Amino acid sequence: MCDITVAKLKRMAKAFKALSNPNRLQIYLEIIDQRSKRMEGQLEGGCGIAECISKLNIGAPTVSHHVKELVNADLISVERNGKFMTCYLNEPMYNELKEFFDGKSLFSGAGLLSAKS
Amino acid sequence: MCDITVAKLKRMAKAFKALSNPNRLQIYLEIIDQRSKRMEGQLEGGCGIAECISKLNIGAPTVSHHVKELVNADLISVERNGKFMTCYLNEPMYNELKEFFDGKSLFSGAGLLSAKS
DNA sequence: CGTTCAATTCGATAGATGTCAAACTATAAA
DNA sequence: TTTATAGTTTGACATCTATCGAATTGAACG
Repeated sequence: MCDITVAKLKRMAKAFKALSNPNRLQIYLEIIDQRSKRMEGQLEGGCGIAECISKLNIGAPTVSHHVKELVNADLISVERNGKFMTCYLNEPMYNELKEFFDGKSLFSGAGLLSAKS
Repeated sequence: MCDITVAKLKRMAKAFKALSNPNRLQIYLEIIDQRSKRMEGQLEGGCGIAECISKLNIGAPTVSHHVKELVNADLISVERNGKFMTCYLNEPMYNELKEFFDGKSLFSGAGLLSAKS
């Protein structure tokens, strides 16, 4: 009846949790921002973690923790480039978030609450 | 440079936090679903809390708590109708969420991380 | 090699979260 | 007015979270 699966529900909840901390949301948005610039040829490479550390009012261990959370929620991926770590947007998950509230596919049938475990 | 304000960042983070619990997300989606049906004339009224309580595997106090969280994040509003409580979608916030990942307005300028406090 | 800079891991801690049972309030109905 | 139903409040508890400082690993460079 309803086309959201429990798996998707949990995946989305996990993504939202990862974005529920202002600092983490900011890191995520920064990564998206850098990607946009890269696509416009204004920049090469991904978003550096060092940059996040220097721009946010939190310590390196905390940034590291937040980045791990974003990776764990499949929102981004991280790659080492020599001394630096570089963050990349996970495009499929970004699209899933983008489409989550578009409604068309989500809310077409009977009640959602029957979708158990 | 960048057009996301710190206020909006916090508002969004708060909304995401409210949606970060699977049970709460399910309640929210149910409210959206009921609204859709109502708009199609298949149903009158909003979404009842009793319905959520009976369909989710959690107790009434917990549902009450979750509903309060959704209200607190401006995602829904609640109204008493006689013996029953009825939940209504907060349309502006829904639209804000919908548009948050559309990118156009969000990611047009310099880095986001300069947006402090 | 030893130093330096980038980032992670560890250990700790204050505070938040999800849940429940028990007690309570509010409304409707008998 | 008593009873039943809907929902909230309170208090408790185990777990999770965000953050930090200190110690650690990894890579580049003298």
